[in-house]
Amino acid sequence: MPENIELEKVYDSRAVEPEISALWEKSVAFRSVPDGKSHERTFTIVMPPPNVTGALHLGHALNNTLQDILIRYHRMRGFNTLWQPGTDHAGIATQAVVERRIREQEGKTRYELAETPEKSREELVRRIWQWKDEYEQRILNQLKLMGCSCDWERTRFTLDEGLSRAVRLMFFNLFKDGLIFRGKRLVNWDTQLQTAVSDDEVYYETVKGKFWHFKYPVVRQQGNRQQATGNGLTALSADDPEYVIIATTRPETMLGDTAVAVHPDPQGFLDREEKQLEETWDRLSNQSGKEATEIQTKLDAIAARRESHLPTLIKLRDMAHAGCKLRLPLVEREIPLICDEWANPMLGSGCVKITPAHDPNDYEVGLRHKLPMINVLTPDGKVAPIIESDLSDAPVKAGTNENAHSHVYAGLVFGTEGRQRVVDDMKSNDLLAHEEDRDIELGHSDRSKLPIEPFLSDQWFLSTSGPPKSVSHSERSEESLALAQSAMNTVEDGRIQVFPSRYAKTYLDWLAEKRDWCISRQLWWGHRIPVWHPPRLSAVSQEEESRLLDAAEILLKWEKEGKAFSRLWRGGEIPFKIEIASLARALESYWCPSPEIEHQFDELAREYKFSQDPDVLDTWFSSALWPFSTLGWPHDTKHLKQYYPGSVLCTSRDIITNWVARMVMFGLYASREAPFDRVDVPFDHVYVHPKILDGRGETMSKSKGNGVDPVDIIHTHGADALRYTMADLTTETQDIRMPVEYLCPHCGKLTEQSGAIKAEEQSRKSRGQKLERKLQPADCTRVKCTHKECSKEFATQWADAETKKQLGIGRETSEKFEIGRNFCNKLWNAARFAFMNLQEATRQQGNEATGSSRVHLDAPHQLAPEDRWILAKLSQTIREYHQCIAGYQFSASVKVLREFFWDCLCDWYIELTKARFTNADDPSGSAAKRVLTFCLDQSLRLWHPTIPFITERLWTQLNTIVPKRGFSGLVELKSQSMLATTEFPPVDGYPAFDDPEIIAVFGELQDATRGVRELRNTYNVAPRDPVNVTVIVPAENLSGFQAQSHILKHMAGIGELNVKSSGSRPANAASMTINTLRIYVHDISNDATERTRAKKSLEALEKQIAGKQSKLNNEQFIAKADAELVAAERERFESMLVEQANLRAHLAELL
RNA sequence: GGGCGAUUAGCUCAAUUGGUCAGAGCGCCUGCCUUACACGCAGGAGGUUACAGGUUCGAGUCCUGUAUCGCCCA
Repeated sequence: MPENIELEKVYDSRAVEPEISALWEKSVAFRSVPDGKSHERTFTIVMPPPNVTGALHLGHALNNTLQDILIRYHRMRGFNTLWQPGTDHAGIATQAVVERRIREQEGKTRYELAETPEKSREELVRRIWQWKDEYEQRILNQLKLMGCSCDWERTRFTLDEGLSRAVRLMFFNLFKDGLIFRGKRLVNWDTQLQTAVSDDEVYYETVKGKFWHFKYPVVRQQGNRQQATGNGLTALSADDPEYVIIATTRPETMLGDTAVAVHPDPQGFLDREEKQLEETWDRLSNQSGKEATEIQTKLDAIAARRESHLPTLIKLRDMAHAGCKLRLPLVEREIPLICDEWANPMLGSGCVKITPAHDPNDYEVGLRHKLPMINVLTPDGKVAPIIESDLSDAPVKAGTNENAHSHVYAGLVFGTEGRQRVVDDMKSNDLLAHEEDRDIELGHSDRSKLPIEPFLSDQWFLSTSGPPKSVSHSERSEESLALAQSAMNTVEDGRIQVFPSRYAKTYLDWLAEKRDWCISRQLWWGHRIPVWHPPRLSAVSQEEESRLLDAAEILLKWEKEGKAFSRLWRGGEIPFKIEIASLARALESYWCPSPEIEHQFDELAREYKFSQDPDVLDTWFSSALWPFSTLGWPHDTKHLKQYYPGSVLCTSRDIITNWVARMVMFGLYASREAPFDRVDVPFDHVYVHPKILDGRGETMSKSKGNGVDPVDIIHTHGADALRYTMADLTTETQDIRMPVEYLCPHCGKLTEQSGAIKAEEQSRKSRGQKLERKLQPADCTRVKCTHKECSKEFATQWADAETKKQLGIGRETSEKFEIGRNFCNKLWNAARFAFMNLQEATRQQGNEATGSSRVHLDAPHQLAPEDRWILAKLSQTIREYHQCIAGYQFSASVKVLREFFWDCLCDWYIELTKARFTNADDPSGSAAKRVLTFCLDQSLRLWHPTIPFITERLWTQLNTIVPKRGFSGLVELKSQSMLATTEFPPVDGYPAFDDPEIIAVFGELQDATRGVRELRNTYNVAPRDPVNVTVIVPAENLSGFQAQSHILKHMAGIGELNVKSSGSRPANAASMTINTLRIYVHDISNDATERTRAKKSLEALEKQIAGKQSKLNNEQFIAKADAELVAAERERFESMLVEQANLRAHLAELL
């Protein structure tokens, strides 16, 4: 950079950022180099890997800005640092977007991509890799544009070979230890994607539906009755009801009904409900309010029920006890009437149909009563031919044990055709009692937007509470296998600290449930579950069977050597591991090979036609390994040694459970073995930052499509402005609401995004389109500029390439980033001012002279008061900043630095030094330059972690103009050519500069200055016109004030300044009393105005005095409050009295 | 239903363990293109800290209840 070129007048981020990025890249300053430094001097952050579903939004910008601040701060403090970057494959989310695109563009499902299912799978995966390559690139580029100082050479992806190997090994170890088992669970099934989706991928929406009331005939067979009496139960009588009526919103599921339930104590239930309502009534203060009406309505309903339903329900309850059976219509299956508390006597008929395989509540009932679970849904959302299975039987599969009656329905679309057909048939059989309209809360898949079907299927689970007793497991201790408990301990005993601390509760509460973790996903994109099973013996020829026995022998040998482990095929609900007693049993099992014999096993599997489990692992499985798999685990690498455990994990609160807890469980589990040398947590701190919300208060997310691209902000405001604003908004308790606007590419004006969405909703309605859900930004692909004179359309980021080209892109932005941009400009210009003056000095005195420390300083007292003041402020600021960062208080950290730089350095110090610079005779000018240079140097260092680009750029310039800085003899500064690796200001600040006295004195001068300014403004004195001022100071302060009065004179635009210990009001002077000072600004006011003003001030002051006096007269206060506080209050009171006397004297002059 | 949090200036948010007159940014009003910066400077207006009780010498802060909103879990 040419050294004498003046900086541009306005900071241009677009010119500076690429240049600085190149500088960093060239220097490889962010590369991690293990040097054996202790854990205390090593600082590691593993980036929560953004997923490759889409580009980053502002939530990621926040997350990564904060991480970068921390990593840069520690790097400058001399820590050995590693910021480990990478991306995550995000199984379901990524597969869903790619599948959706294929469907939209080619009209194909994932099964139709090639001739065979296996080839289709390969093809889909190939296409997702393409998607991944594109987005990974884009994401990494976004991070780089934001200035993230990651070790880019170590970038990882969760499906990388090394990380996949880590997954295989982890799975094997857990399998070996008996923690992984197979079980049956009711899952949320997405019939389009044909996979289970997690609870948090389901959203609920109210839809219009119906309540159908069906009649199920009671079976009246003689045999049945006798059997019942034979068991000692009451015989059924002739007046028993002929039908039991049940109500359902989902008639098609009745094909899978295996019972009807009635409450075991309907009378007791109603009594309890009534009592509770009456108690609430009694507690109610206003017994005529809205709430009271509601209670009354409920009480009435209970009374009505007693009459209309109770007798029948009691009778049905007795019938249930007697073993009564019902005939399930259409399928003609006998099902029991059972007693269960799930049946609510207040709802419907009081009886409820039980479909264990299709409803979570019914499932629980099914488990309690050991009911058969009949699956009537095919994975692709059709009615299945019915088979009956129960929990003791392994995979639920359609196709065997078919019921002839179900054939009519098989193949119909479940919720629509199937439903219609069932209702029609019930009607024609005269079994439909009646139907009513009803609003239903229906779960929808966030991925496909279709209704979720509860679906009973086989899944792999990880036990977090340790292996069950029935399992013989490895030599590991019980404690080490209780994953959840060990993870809880780390937070409870402080090995992991959570910031803010309240989030520790979220973590602990979730882990305390010790739920089994379902780790299988019916997807094609991800780590395929490393489990195989041999062909079923029943399905192979005799010849093949004898061949398979050879395979079995090899398997058993491997097991003996600890290279492969098995679980029995029909594992069922309870996990267990058996001693292999025979070759046949080896062939009836699932096998998990150690990665060590991966290739041999593959060969064996191929040769003997073993099938690999088709499912993939939950993405969080590989994410949970991220803190050490990225460091090379299971290999014993230098990186793993030095950088594990990480220092802090920065994340937002919604994944404390999904991710943080699992990382801790896996970290502890894995570190019990080599290559680790001790059991360790994956990170010392967990810092939970706020979430970025859109204009409607909803979390920004990739799948919602309400994300704002940080690159848009970088484009309009600059990366530093983005970062500054992010840090500034990061407080401890509040989420960040970020309404955005589109920047019109035609006229450059802004159009509100929420307005654009409303307009689009209106337009769709007027076109007669029905809105199922409220629109998201992603639904607006083209937007019309709201400024009348423009009114042109432009494309949003969601539009296709053609539209974008045609209309131009409206980037998203928010005025909030102006905070950051404005600051950057201020910093830039303050530096520009400094450089101009320092450069002038260089020119006059020659490079050599300025290049060294000319001012030798033994003590700060040799400096002017303002010099001492700004240095004292600087020292204080440095300490405060360190404290903020240590407590993850980012907003406060920005505030502290901003106050120093803008309010102290710019508004006061630089303004003051102008006088010293312009006066060539002033010998203090060179000291001022040195102080200013020092402050600028320190400010750039302090600001660098937050706004790295601009500070790095200015640093280069500073180095050119004043290569050597500091005060020889007092404070020596070490600096590097690159700011990013330059020493950070010390944790304790600069004690040599600390000076509480000067801070107090300067504060008084500031008050006086503000007083004069206020008077000038009140009386409309033009800023350029000098005023003459008299200041009356107490005699004891006179000389001190006089020595510093140049500050007041210069800062308040004073022509003539008289400082006296006594004197009366000059003619027509406006006046003001500040503490012990009285200020007169000559010739701008008159007596009447002054009288009014003075009276008003006196009144206000006396009010305060009265308050203070009563406080000090209060004996309790004197006795109980801190002595220091009382003294301070007294002092304050005294000074108020002085001020009062002052003001009174002044008023007397005016009378 | 359980848990966590929020409610402070027109808006977005601060206020360290209870302790001066509750602060900042944006916006607003007045005046300034003062040779670093109008992305700026000087000054100003604006708050019964959601509501009702309580503890305390003293409450935005602690406790109880009410209202509204948000998030997490079931």
